[in-house]
Amino acid sequence: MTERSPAAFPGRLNRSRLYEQVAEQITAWIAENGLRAGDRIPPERELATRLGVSRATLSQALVALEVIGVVAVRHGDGTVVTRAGAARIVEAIRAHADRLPEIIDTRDALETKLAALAAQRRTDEDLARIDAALAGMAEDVEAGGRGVQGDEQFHGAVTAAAHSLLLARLMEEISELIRETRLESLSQPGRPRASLAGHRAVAEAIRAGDPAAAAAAMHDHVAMVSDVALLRGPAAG
Amino acid sequence: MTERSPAAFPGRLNRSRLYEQVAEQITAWIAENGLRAGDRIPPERELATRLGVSRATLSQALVALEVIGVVAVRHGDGTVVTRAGAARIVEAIRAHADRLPEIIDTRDALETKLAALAAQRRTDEDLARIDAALAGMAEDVEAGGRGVQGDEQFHGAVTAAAHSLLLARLMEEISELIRETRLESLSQPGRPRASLAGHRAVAEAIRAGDPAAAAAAMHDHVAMVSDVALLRGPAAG
DNA sequence: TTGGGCTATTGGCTAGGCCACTGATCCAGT
DNA sequence: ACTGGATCAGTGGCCTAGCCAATAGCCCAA
Repeated sequence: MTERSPAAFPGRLNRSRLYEQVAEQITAWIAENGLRAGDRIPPERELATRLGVSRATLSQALVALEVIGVVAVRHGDGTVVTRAGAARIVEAIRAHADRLPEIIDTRDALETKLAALAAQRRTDEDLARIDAALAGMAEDVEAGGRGVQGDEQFHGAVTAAAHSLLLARLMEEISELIRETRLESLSQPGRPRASLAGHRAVAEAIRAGDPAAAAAAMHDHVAMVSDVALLRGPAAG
Repeated sequence: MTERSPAAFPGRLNRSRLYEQVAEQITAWIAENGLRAGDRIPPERELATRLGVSRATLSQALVALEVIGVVAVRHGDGTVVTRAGAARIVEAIRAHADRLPEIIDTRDALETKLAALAAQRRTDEDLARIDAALAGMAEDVEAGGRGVQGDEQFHGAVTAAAHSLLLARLMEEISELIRETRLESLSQPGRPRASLAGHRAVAEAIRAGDPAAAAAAMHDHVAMVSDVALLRGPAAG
């Protein structure tokens, strides 16, 4: 029943809960059988029996899948798939060797627009938060750090300043992927300082309320990260 | 027990599940009591009793809150708050009446980039699919239709031609929201024909392999849709 | 002081059951 | 033939009751 990696000493305990495993099995099952949006999955009682768990646990798994938008549970009718791929695409991209370009493209799309909107909509509080992130990163970089946290705060502050819930949500969606690239990028020698300069350019354009300049500055900034990323994976093809 | 708005005839049924209400009450409780990350919430048995629900339902609510990152449930220890604020974004978007501008912003961000990438990467098959969508929409419009389906196919073909899984996934994420605006937009007199012209401009730029022109054409196209959408919500600031 | 074991507390999960909702079917009345 | 209401099987929603498992604090012996 309970299965545990035996000698997996380093790293935290596996400690996954049953409903998580069940949810994963369900998404896997959906993928294997090629179910599309609108297709029905088996009734709870049958599915619970087949997976060897109680209906309560299965129900937890369905709640989890419902919250992340993979299925819709309809009282008296059944449970249907809403977004077949949703959960797995992020994984798929992570597994993909040359995933960096995709992330760069997406960042460019979202953050360029975010910067332009921020330039139009930022309040004084937004600006203060951006400056604070900038200051924190500067301090960290001066002290020889990589400014990872400040970098993240800066982009978060710009996102907030754009006052677009939808774009913010999409940024959050890919935030985990970005975080990985950020770490690698800022580990390049001299990179934190260059990144900080890029941030300052973006911040000034936002302060001036110039959308085009903000977009251009953010585009350059993302492109710089892109250059760094390309150095790293010549093997990918 | 079950509570229902009595004379709330117009609008859809309330149809919320118990765990959702419970989750909301918990987040509200967290906010009211000013709990910060790391603070503990009452044990399940007590909380269930206090809220008047079974432990199973409470457990579903905690799963939901765990999935969206509000709490962390620790076996044998208790449940602690992780991110006090974050829960409400998706709800907020859905509930927000004037979400149209957000959708426009997001489409502009994603589709402009998609068009540019499509101009760089499109294969002949991609181009054929784009042309087919264009032809289908033209035929429909000539026959007096609104070309809704062709419009959707066109944007789908452009998305595919960009060959970016991540961007495609984000487009899918907002596809439902877009679909609503599309219907309204294409219902405006003369709009289908104008939209078709916009599509043709995008397609030609993609055919020519000119990213900047493709991006500009797509931007104009989205802006045109934006103008239409603005007609509908003069109350929006 | 240290180490091991006990125990209360707390979440994890199961079993079984009843209720509410949905959709299809059937039947009576028009 | 068609409409409308009643019925019924299938499905999810929720509950009660209970045992298992993990954690943390405590006490006691070495």
